[in-house]
Amino acid sequence: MKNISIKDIAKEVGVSTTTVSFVLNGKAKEKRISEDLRDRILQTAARLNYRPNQVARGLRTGQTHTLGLMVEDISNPFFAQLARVVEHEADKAGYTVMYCSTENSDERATSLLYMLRHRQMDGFIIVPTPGLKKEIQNLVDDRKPLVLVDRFFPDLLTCYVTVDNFMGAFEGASLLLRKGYRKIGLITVDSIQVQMMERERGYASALEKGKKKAGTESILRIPYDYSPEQTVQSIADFIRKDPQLDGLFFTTNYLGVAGLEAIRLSGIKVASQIGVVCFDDNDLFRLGSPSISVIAQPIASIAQKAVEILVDILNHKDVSASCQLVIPPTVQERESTYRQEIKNPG
Amino acid sequence: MKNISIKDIAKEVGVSTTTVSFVLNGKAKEKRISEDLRDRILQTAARLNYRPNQVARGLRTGQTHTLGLMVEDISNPFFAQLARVVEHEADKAGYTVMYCSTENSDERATSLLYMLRHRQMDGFIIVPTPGLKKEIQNLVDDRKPLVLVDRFFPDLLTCYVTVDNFMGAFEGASLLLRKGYRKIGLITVDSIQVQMMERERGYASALEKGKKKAGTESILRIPYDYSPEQTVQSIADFIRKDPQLDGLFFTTNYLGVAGLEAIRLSGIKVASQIGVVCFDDNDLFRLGSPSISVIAQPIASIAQKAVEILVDILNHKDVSASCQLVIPPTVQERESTYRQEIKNPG
DNA sequence: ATGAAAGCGCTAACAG
DNA sequence: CTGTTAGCGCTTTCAT
Repeated sequence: MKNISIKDIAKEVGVSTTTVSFVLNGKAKEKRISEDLRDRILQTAARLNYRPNQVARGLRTGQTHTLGLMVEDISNPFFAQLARVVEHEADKAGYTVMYCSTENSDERATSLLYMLRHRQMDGFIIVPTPGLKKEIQNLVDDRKPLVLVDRFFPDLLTCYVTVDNFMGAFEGASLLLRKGYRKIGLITVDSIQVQMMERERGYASALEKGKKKAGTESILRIPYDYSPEQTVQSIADFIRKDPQLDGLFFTTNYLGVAGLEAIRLSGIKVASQIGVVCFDDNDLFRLGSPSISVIAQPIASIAQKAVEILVDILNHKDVSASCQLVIPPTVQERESTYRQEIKNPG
Repeated sequence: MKNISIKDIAKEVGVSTTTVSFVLNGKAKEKRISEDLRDRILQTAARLNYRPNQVARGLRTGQTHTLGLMVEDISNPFFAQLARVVEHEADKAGYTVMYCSTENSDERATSLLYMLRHRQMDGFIIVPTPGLKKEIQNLVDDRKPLVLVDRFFPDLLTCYVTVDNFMGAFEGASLLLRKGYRKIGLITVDSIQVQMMERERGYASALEKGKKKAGTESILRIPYDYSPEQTVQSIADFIRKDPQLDGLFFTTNYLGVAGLEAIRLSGIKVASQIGVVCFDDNDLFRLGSPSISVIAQPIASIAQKAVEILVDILNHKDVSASCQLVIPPTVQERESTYRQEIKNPG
């Protein structure tokens, strides 16, 4: 089956490609093409099973109806779910998604961004790597429709959608304190990215507020490029070195998973000996035993909003409009913060 | 910054676009273009930060250097990990990936497949839905490079990469029997797809073999479109209705997760009261308490092989070559099949 | 009411 | 050695 082109239809019906194009693009009325002819063209197109070559159309119109989605790692459940909803919402708006994973490398992100640009994406949804500011700036300067997600650059005027990281971390650390845990450790990524800084600030602020009873800050920063084994090991060391520690707040999904593994290795009991709260939810936290209290991000809302904003920009060509959306997370209190011995929260 | 085209470079250097194109495509030697001119063109291209418009190139050459990846659901960890490796391997071979989720709907899969075709994907990696045979046949007839993954159509000659589903299920059910569980229930998807049929066959074969001590088959088939709540509920009912049941084999990832939730609701203890084995691994099974014995698929190998085969076809234009790869899974024995009082109640 | 023709950016015969 | 030219499939202005 060779590919049917607009020319084949024109030949078959005995008209010019122009007329076929008009009819196929729903401009029959506008161009006052006779109903009879219109129907014949439509029928022939259907019979030959014609489908427009989107590459050719894209070259001609400059619009590919494709959105570029850059996430940190598509195999991370958080980003996978985000991608799923982005795909679904984009589809509803008539767009296809081309996604890629930065693996949190600036070089990789930069080259992927170039790739996406050369493939003429109509718009971008990006989870930026720490050093991607300049490239994002370029995108903005070139008036490319763009929404950042999960994180952003405070001194760069762009649209973004993110969860309230400060509040989430504040609530998470506060939950531990309220449940009677005294010395709360923070396990975070060694990164100056805004979402991580905010989470650290939220944690610190909660400790500050509960000062009278709480111990001092205790923070472990784990390089992003640590292997899972290294991560588990360094968390285990962190726990072992400080017997005072009776609470842990993990700033992210995969650190929490590694943390549970480390705790298990250490032979310590979650909840009774050490309280645990994690940013981001997943099956393990929800169904594990004991279940883990989390600060859950409204992933679907984040994705929906990001697509909605992007499509709005695309439709209104209102590229200059910038909007920032910060969505509150929800606290899911579960077994990992249930300290049976201590009943009085005071 | 307007987009730099080959024409701009030609004008700047004072040559024709042809010469520029030749140089940029590394054909300077072949076309015996002077080194001096070549360098001037290269330098100008670099200075202007020229990048070829891939859409135009795609239209002209008929090659987009893009691979279409259709999975069931990108938010399912199995497919997310698969996608990640596919992306990585494709990148190494100079291809970009456009992925989409079928949500196991034939209509959706069909329309996505059309979309991908019209976007002129160079090749396809597809996890087909049950009724997609005809469309896959079309692809084959049209000599489109194609590799099926995770499942295939027994009576259709295509390349595919899949795990040994029969063997995996056989090993899984056998593990339960070997550990002393007597009446093993099978929780599977209500589907006639080959991978599910094979898993059911493997289960049945294991029971058959251990007949003397094993009870009869007991199978629950859950429709794919059940909500998570419905799934959990029907598994809980299944367990409650048969007090003899002391072992469960789940044929897939998400059924296992739902099953653990159902078991938890039923107040039954995994391992001591009911043995559990699941096809596919994940964080919950690995780190949950008790941990769950699984039949783990070598996801990375599957993805690597699929890309490798596809790229081979693409390079050798050897579209007719068909190859079928069946990779053995590995058995991960964990606490959920250890019949004894559990040590870690959490 | 319909068609001719130009052109999106690129490649590659063919000419010189 | 380098340029002219045609054309990939489509849209759209302008002409009739």
